[in-house]
Amino acid sequence: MVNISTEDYLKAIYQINTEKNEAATTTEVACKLDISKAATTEMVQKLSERGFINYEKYKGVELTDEGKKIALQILRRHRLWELFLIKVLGLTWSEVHDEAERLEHTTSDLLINKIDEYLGFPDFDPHGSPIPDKFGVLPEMPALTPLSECDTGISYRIMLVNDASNELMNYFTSIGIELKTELYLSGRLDFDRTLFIEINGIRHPVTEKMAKHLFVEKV
Amino acid sequence: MVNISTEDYLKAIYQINTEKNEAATTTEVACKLDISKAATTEMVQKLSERGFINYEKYKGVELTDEGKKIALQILRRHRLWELFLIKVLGLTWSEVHDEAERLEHTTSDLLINKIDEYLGFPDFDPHGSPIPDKFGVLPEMPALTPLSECDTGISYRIMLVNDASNELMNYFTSIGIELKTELYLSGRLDFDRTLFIEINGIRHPVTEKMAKHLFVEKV
DNA sequence: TCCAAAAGTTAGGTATGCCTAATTATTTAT
DNA sequence: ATAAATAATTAGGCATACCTAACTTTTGGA
Repeated sequence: MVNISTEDYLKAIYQINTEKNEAATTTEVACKLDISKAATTEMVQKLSERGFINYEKYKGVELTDEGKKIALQILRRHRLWELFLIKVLGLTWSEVHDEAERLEHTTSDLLINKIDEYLGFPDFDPHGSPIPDKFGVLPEMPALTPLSECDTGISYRIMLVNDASNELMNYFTSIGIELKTELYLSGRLDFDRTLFIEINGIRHPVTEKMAKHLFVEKV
Repeated sequence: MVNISTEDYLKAIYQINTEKNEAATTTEVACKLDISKAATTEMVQKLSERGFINYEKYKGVELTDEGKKIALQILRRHRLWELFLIKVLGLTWSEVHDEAERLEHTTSDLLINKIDEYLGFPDFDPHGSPIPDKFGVLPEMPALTPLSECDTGISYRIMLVNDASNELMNYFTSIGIELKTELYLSGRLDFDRTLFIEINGIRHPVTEKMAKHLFVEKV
């Protein structure tokens, strides 16, 4: 059994908070971290005592300012590492996630600031996610729509790919999906909302679940 | 309390084995890792069961081939990171040790091999220590003498600086000691074996304990 | 050679972070 | 409004990796 760090809890809670725009439930946190709900309850109580989150029995959790600060620090480290590994060391889109997942916990402020500087203080990581600056401030981002909610018969540009599994990233790469890729959304099945997209004139099916990971803007 | 990893135990044992050229005692390991002798005994028993070390009650420990392989992998990661941080990201001699101490545990083979390649498969780290290659093989090294055992009235070149504390590294840097620095060993006190070295014509005292960390060859 | 000091091990205990099973609270559907 | 389903918490337990204190073995000097 590998112990999950405080940082991982705060990161998970931050992500859930951000996606839902409300308190994260015990179940959601447990599910994201792949541990039992009981373990989550226990840790959530401790994190609350330590002042990182606001927790009320049965009401879910939200980050305090202090918790948010730490979560943003971790996102900063994660995203800068991903960009660095791709741009400088030549790793691939599907390789960087797991690597960054480990490095983010063992990188000092000194080092991450050097990496930031080396990269020229970038605003976005290789998946299009915004990189918090050294003060924890996120760059401005345009409002994006998940491809799953888009209208057919229109062209879009991919602006953010939600970092899910290695396998999914590889699949996206294999059909030509990268950041800034333009695609034409040609149709959608009523049956199960499978989408059809065209990239460089080639048609690919995309399941609804996949499409929820692709965030686009109109071309 | 921060848990010490298997990797840290093997690394410590490797270093003691290498320095002494015989089995590491419980006390030495405990001291190096800053834990109790009891905890060391317990862990040493487990590592022995897992086949990483040969351990006999009251007789100290030595690495098995498997244990040695892991220790060399960690040294490889540590030393490549140190070089990378200095050469690519501009960290200083005194900053890299602690950083590498953490990164060495969270770096995949894939990543460390990319770093190795980026650096052009170097043989030595910034302290002059040999870097094991991807198969765990150490490069050839000339036999070096600790400055503490050298004769006075002769010039030497620093070929290896034993990575001790941050503070010591800073002090060395401040008096002009770097890798490949040439110095003239002008004298030694009978009183406490304090040495006097000259670098760029300036004379500095060096305690015997410090001098044990400096390994040199005749110019 | 033998005894005291040093080194090493064993015993017993603690904190952490996970687990499953049982219980309690909340939500949902009729 | 209430029962059933779902969600969350509590209770009790376990493994890990540390600790201190007590005991045993080894070593080194008179």
